[in-house]
Amino acid sequence: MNQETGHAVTYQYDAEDKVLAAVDCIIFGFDEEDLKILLIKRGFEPEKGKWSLVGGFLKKEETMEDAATRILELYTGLDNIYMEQVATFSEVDRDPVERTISTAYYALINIREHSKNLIKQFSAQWFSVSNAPHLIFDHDRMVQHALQRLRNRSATEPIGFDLLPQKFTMRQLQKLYEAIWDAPFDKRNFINKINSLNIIDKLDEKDMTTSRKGSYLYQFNAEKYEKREGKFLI
Amino acid sequence: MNQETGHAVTYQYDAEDKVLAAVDCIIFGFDEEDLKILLIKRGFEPEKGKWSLVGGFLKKEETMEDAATRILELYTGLDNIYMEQVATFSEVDRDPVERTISTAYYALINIREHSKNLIKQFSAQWFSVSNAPHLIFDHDRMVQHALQRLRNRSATEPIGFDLLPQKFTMRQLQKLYEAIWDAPFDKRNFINKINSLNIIDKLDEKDMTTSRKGSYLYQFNAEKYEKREGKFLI
DNA sequence: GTCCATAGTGTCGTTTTTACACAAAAGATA
DNA sequence: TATCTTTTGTGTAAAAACGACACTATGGAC
Repeated sequence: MNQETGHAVTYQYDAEDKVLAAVDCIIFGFDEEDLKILLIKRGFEPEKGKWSLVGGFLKKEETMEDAATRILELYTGLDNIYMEQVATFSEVDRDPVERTISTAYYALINIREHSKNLIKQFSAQWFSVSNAPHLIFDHDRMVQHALQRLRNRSATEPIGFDLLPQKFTMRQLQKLYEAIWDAPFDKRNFINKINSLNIIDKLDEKDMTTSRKGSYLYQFNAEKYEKREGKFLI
Repeated sequence: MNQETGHAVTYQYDAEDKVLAAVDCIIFGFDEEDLKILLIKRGFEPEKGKWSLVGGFLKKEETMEDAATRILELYTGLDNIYMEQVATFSEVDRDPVERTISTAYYALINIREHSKNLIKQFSAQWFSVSNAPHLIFDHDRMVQHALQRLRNRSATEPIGFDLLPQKFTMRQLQKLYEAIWDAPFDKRNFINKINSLNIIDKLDEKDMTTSRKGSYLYQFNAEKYEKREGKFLI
C-alpha cells in the first residue's frame, strides 16, 4: 500500500502531524429579554484581557463530549446540560502559538442556576448575543455558527425549555423564541401554535412577578412530546 | 493561572494529549435510481478486507477543508466538489491502534464523472446507501449523520443539482429527492413545487433515452436562485 | 372607585399543501 | 398502417396552515 492511499498511512503516521484538539463552548442563557452568551476575560497571553469562549484541551482518555461536559461543569458548576456539537475549526493559524483544531459545542443553561462563585473566579460575564464584544481567534465565527444551529434545532426539537426555568409563562416562552430568532411573533398565533403542539401542560399556579393579573405557569411534558406525531415545533 | 482554568493550560499543554486528526469522506452519488456512497476495501490491517469510507490524516500545513479536498481528489480525480463538514467523532477507542479523532465531510458528485481508473486502483465500489455493507470503526454512524445532514441541507439549499448531470429531466430530479428522502413524491405536486421556485430553466432539448416521447431537459439557474426570495426548496 | 399595565382569547381571509386522473407522443409491433 | 405500449405532461378542488388583527379580563396601586 503506498503513501498516497489515505488510510494506508494510518500506521506510518508522522508524529509531526499530531495536533492539539481543543473544545470551545458557546454557553447560551436567557434572561427574560435577551439571548446571552457566557464569556471569560483571558488572564494570559496571547490575547490577554480579551474576551473568549470558555474552552480547554481534549485529553487522551476522554471524548470531545466528555471534554465539553468537563469544561461546562468547570465554568458553571452544572452537569446534565443540553449540549450539541457545532463544528470543528481548523484554520492553520487559528491559534498563533501551537497548531490547534477546536471543536465547538453549544450548551443551553438556565441562567439563574449556574454558580455565581465560578463566574467571579473566572472573570466571566454574560453578554447579549447581539451586543457581545469581539472575541479572540475564530470564536466570533463559532458563535455565529452555534446561533444558526440553535435556531435550526429549536425549530424541530424542544430544546428551548432548557433555557427556561422548569415552570415558565407563555410570555417567557414567546420572548425566548423571539430572542433566538431575533424576530417578533404574534402573541395569539404563537400561543395557538404552541397549544396545538400539545407538549406543555398548563399548571394551576400563576407567576405574579410581572403583572397584577398574574400569568399562568406552564411546564414541558416529555411524555406528550415523545408520543406526538408532527415533526416541527415552530 | 492554575491548571484548572481551561484555556490557561494552552501553553502548558501536555504533548501526550496531542492526537492524530483524520478526515473521512462520505461521497454521495446518484445513479438515476438510488442514492449511493463510494466505499473502499481496506488493503491493510487492522480491519483489512473490510469496507471503509475514504479518508486520510490532517497535515500540519492544511485545514480540514484542504484535507477533505485533497482526499476527494485523490479518490475521484475531481476537484471543485460540493462538500460540507458533518461532525467530529472522538470515541477514545474508535481507532484501535492510535488515538485518532476524525472529522467527517460529505461530498456530492456526479456519479458519471469521476475517474474509473482510481476506482479500480483503490478497489473502490459504489453501494446503495440502503444496502451498504457494515463499515469499519464508526463509519456507519458517520454515514447516517451525513445522510441526515444531506436531507436537511437539500431542503433549503440547491445542492441536489450537484448529484445530477448539468442537464437533467424532471423525472431525474424527482427520483433524486425521493432517493434522498427515501419517500415517494407526487409527480404533479413535485413539478408544481419546483416550477414555483423559479430556479431552473426548461431547455429546448429532450432526453430520448428513457421514453419514446422523450422528456425535456432542465438546467439549474444560479442567478435566478440568488435573486429569489423564499428560503425553502422542498 | 378609578386607573393602569399586562394577560388572555377567536375569527376570517389568504396561502400552501395535498390528493387525484387522463390525454399526448412516438417508437415497437402486429 | 393500425394499434399497442410506455412514459411524459398537465390542472383543479378540498383541506390545512398561516397571518393579520382588537378587545375584554384581572387585580393591585393609588
